[in-house]
Amino acid sequence: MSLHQIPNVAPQCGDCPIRHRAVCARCEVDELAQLDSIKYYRSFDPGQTVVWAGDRMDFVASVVTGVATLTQTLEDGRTQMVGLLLPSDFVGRPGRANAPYNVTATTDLLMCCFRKKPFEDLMGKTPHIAQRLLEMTLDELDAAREWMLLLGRKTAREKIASLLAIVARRDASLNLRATSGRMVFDLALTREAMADYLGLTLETVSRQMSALKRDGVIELEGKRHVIVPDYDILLDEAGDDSDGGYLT
Amino acid sequence: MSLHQIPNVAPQCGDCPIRHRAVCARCEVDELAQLDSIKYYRSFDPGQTVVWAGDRMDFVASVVTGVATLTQTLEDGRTQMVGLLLPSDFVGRPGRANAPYNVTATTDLLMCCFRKKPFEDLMGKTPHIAQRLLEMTLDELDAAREWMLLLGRKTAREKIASLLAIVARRDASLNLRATSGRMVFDLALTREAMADYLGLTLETVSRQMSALKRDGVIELEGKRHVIVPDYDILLDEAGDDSDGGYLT
DNA sequence: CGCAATCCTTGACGCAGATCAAAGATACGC
DNA sequence: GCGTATCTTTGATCTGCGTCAAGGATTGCG
Repeated sequence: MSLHQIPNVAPQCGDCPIRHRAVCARCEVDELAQLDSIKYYRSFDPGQTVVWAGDRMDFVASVVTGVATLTQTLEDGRTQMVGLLLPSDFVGRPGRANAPYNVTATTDLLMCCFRKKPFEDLMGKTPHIAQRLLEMTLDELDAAREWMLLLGRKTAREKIASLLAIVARRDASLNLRATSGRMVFDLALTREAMADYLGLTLETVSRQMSALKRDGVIELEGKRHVIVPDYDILLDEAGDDSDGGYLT
Repeated sequence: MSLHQIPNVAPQCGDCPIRHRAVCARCEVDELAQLDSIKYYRSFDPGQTVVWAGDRMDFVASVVTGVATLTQTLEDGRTQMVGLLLPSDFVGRPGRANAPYNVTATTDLLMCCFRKKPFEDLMGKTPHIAQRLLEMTLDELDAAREWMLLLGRKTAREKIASLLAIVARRDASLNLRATSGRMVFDLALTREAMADYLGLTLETVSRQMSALKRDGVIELEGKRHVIVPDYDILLDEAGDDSDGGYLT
């Protein structure tokens, strides 16, 4: 099963430059109009926090452009990223008042927000939006559980390869390019953010990136621009039989 | 926020000896009758598999008695447990045909199953059941993400303490006992199963159990019967500021 | 341009937990 | 009661990754 596919069949959501995976997948035009009336845009700078864990969150949103992260921390500062939000990803929990995690922009970030109350009302009136939400939540649950396998059982090298494969795949998907052969993308994460996602230290991330480069699995231009000569080889390094089609 | 609370306000579901967290929380009597008409019971022996990952799964179910696990594996056999199913827990995915994980009984297990198609139909007609499902899925997502923090950032000792705290808490909740002070429960998991849940080896689990015993955090009678003299001390060992109220 | 702030890389070393190995408990069938 | 199978404990050793430390690259700002 391939998760987190971006549906290409949806009409665009009003004037949004992307298709919201969340709400548009099966929207009819009149519903889009209703969504239009409750939406607004917010932009954030790199490093800026969208919401803090525990804070009231009175909107749900889709990422339009940029990258954001969901993180949790222990009291002593150890932190674990539990989700990565790329364009078209949804964030927010209808029916819940407070944010459970920190949401932070790692690049310039534009979000399309919907006021929560009216959004919930719309959900109540249009069952397939509610159903779409359930589907999305199940996707995220699958993604989280795949990530548990990665965190619990994969080696550092496999973890890095898995992350690169996922980002490469998502990037290709967004730009309607093939997910095979040579792939090129920008990795909008610092080594530290990668480490927090993978349950490693930034030094280990750096070393394994160097190792993958030395072994010809990837090439690097600068720190963040990644070239994957052969996606299948990368998948193989990820130690995963699935095609790595999970995320959030 | 405390997750996976068992609602004590629900009417019982037909003749089930437990209250199904999934479907009963807000059920009205006539809906219970409808549920009654599509339900049936299945029992499993320890070690028996309920469904294999990838197999068609034409029911959803609640655990009535016993314990089951959800596991994922890599090709080379490394396995990671991604969920633990205790009495009242729900398993199954409305709207999805196949099981994403292996579901295996670890004790004698009794499940109350609902045929999926009629269950989905009922969901479609009773919005609050759909909403309940979304809530449950969000709970599971929270649990999975808490577990990501554990897998990525906690030490072996903290992992063990976290697991014990969770099981103790759930056990107390099921038996309507307090979650504080002295607590006693049976741990229906082998050392290996614990290891698979925590991303450790069974030897490390055994050693850390011995260490917690030596340090007076727990007492053991036999291998599986656990006595926690002081729950707060255990929580402290778990390195967690929350009260550990997550699971699945 | 020079300086400071970030971010990244690399090396040396140590340790938590994995691996390998052996033996002790416990339960069950005959 | 004895033999066998399963589960658990404990010890010895190894190793992948963390920790500590130093220095390089890049960017932005005076």
